Amino acid sequence: MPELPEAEVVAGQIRAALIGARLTDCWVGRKDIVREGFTSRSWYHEAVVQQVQRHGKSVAIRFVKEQAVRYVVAELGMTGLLLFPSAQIRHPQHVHVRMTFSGGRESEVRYWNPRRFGRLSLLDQEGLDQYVARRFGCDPLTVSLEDFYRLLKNRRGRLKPLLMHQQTVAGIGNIYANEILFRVGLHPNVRVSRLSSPKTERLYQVTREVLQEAIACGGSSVKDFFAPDGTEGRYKRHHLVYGKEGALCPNRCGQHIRRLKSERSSFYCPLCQRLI
DNA sequence: AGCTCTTCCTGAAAGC
DNA sequence: TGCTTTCAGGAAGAGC
Repeated sequence: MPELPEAEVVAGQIRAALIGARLTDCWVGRKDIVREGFTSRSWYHEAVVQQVQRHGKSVAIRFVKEQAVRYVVAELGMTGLLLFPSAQIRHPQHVHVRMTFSGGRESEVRYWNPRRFGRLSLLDQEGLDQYVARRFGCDPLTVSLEDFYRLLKNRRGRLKPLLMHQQTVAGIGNIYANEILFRVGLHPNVRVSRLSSPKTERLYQVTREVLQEAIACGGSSVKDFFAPDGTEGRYKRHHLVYGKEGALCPNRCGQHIRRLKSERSSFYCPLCQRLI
C-alpha cells in the first residue's frame, strides 16, 4: 500500500523520466476515477512537465503551458500505482488513465488502481493550494521539531490514530505507523498527552529515520506496490512488526508479536511497547 | 474533540 | 476441487 515512502519513490521516478516532456494525449477509461475538470481536453495539449511533487500519499505532476500552471494530482489510496509501459501489469483492466508523452525517457504513465480508492484531479495553483491545505497537515520529513511538539500538544486521543491522521501528519499509513511505534517503544493505544518531551523528540526522530530509510530502499512492497518502472521496494525486509503476528519480538525480549484487530490492525510487542 | 461504524472496491486467501 | 466468505485498508462522512 502506497504511503509516504512509496509515493516519494513514485514521484522521484516520474520526475527523473519526464521533466521537460510534453503531454500529447490523455485517455480516461473510467469517468468516475477522475474528478471534475480532468476530462476537459483543451488543457493538456502541449503541456510540459515542469516538476513532480509529493503531498502526503499523493503525487502531483506540475505542467506548464503558456505560463499557465496545472497539476495532475494522483491519489494512490490503497492500491493505486503510476506505471511506465515497461512495468508488468497483473490486471490490466484496472488501468483507468493513460497519459502519453513525447520528449521524455518514458512514453506513457498509466494510473492503475483495482480497488479504486483514490482519484485523479486536475487543479490550477489555487486549487492545489486549497487541496493541500484542506487534506494535509505537516510533512514529517520537513516539519521542525518545535512544530511537531506543537502539533501533539493538548491532544487527548491515542497516538496511532493521530500519527495516521493525514490532516495532522501527512503520509503515514498503517504499515509505517506500526513500525515507528515499535521502534520508539510506544503502545499503539498510548495517549498522546502521556508523552514526555524526550519521548516526543524520539518519536520525531524515529519517524524521520524510518521514512527516509524506506525511501532509500524504494519503499515497501506488501501485496501490490511497484515503482513506476516495475521494481519492488525492499523495505519490507526491514519490517519488524507489521504482518508478523505470532513471531518472536525482534528485541529478543521473549514475547511474541500481537495484533490488535479493533480498527486498523496494530502489530506490537506487549513487553517492549508500553502504555507509559 | 475523538471514537466507532459504515461505505467504497477487488483480489487473495482462508474456510467449508 | 470448487464455491463462498472474509479480509485488507485510505479517506470521508454519520452519529454519539
